[in-house]
Amino acid sequence: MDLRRLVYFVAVAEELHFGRAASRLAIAQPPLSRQIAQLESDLGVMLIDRSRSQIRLTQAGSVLLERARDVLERLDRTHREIKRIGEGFSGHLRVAFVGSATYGVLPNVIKAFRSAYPDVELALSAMNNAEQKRAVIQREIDIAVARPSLEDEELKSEPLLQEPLILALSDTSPLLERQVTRLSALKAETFVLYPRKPRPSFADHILSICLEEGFIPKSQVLAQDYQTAISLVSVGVGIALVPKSVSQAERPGVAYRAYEGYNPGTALSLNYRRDNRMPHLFNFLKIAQDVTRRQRKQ
Amino acid sequence: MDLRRLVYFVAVAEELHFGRAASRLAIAQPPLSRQIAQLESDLGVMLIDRSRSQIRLTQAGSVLLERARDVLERLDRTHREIKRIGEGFSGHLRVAFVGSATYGVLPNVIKAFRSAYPDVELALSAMNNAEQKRAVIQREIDIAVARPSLEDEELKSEPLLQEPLILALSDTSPLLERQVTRLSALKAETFVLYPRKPRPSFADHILSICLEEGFIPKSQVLAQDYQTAISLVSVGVGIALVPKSVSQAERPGVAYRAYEGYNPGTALSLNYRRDNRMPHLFNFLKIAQDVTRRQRKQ
DNA sequence: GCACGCTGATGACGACGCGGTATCGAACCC
DNA sequence: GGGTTCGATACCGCGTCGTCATCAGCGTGC
Repeated sequence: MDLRRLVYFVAVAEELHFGRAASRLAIAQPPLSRQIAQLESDLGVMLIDRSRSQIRLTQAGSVLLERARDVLERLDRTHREIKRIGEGFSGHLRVAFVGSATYGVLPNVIKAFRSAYPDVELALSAMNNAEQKRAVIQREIDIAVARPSLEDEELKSEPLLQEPLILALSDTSPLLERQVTRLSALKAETFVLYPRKPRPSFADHILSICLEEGFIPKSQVLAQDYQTAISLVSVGVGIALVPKSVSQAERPGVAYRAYEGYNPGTALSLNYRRDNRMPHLFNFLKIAQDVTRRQRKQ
Repeated sequence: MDLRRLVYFVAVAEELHFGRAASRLAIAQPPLSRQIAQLESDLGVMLIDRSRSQIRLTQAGSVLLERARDVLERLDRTHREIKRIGEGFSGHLRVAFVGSATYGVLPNVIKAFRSAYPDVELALSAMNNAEQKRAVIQREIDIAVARPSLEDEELKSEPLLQEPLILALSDTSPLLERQVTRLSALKAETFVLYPRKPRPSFADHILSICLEEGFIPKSQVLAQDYQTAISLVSVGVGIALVPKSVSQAERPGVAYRAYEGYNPGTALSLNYRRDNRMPHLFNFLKIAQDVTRRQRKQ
């Protein structure tokens, strides 16, 4: 059952006239007659009663008309559906992010993407870098928002945001009285650090900064993430270095201060498989660029 | 979106391997690659991710696979459905019959047709000859079971059953004492007759028999149909000539007797449009022939 | 009542597209 | 790094589609 023949048949069945149907189909009448005859012999069934000058459908023809219309309409809808997916306006996109990305630009990127592509189902999940790397390579996710980035032959990485580090202090700390604090002046303080593994970790990053400033924190406490670190700071356990965006979420008992000294900052990046060509991905990257560019201007 | 390409695509999507899909489709691999590429360019969408040796479906491809399977299955079902209708195993058939046909072979024909073609919806309706003729010509019904037959250029008529006439008497009638009654001996009786129109009517038929026997009933009473006639006979209004099959439905107060004399009988016929080629019709005619042939043997 | 017109079927021909074989190019594997 | 596997490309022959021309049957009208 060729599709062309089905279209032809519907035209004839609707017009009940070969000539008119042919001109509607923008072909001549002979091929139309032949195609219908071919369809009938393929099916082994008469579809059109030609015994009179005014042709009419047989029972089989009537049923086929219904079915054919249904199928053709389904194909048409499918065509549009597929096209929308192919353009990235529909379908789904799986994004994973490190917990600390929830403060800064990421929510704005998500919001912007949602409003630009409301029909794309966004599957968001929090993962640490190691999980992200595994998941993105295994194609379980499409985009990994990592800090600072994922390094792998299979992956590509694009910077999302570069931000300075900032000092988090207890709001009862006497250090608050100074306008500006030199980092090396804090060598005696207790530092809240982060898990060492997997390497290179954010803990390594902090320690390398301290080293650059000429000291190693004597007293160290471990926190799983920034939230926990801030909690520890709020109860007076010690001080912490955090990305500046973390300070956006205010917390009782915690004050933030810029510091003087080496501040390489920290970066958020978008990571994805090199061979991932899905349009949703490129659309997301574009939106992310737009949002960060706009945000940087402000 | 060509149907062949859809089939090809489903094969590739299921095998995830062009070579295997090609051999499953019993074609060579190059044309398959080209058809898939063609489908993709028709839709303007990548359906298959060929970036690795192990190919995989894109989102659009996955959705198309589902939709294509659905459409192909619908077409397959439609094919079978249409074929069954074309062979007369499914669909519907509209039959009209004169009231007096409900006694004789017709119920058996209907039963036989029902059991041979259980999926054909039979639309049965009672009509007099005039209504039948109009309805069958206008294609409102497919078969008219008429008595004796419908005459028209557009119609064909086949005998269904030829049956003798029989005398219906009150069971208190003194006529019952004789073994056989000569029709002409009844010239003084009151005859229950039938509507004169439309001509030629069954009333004319009865009167022509009487005329053949050399008399015209002096006393006549009219009944709309055989049922009414029998009712009138049962209450002693008069006597009636009815088709033999009518006597199958026994009725208190009525007795039946054969008579001596001219008995041309009466015929039931199957009538249909000459140009009606629907298989259901021919199947019905065949069943009717079988049933009457079998019944006649008994 | 016969001729004309309308409508669908049939015949002949050119063009496009499909499938076949041969071959290429890239990725993967040892 | 050479061999193997797999999809893409090049080129060719044939089938099928669409076109024009024409036929055949039915209905209609003067």
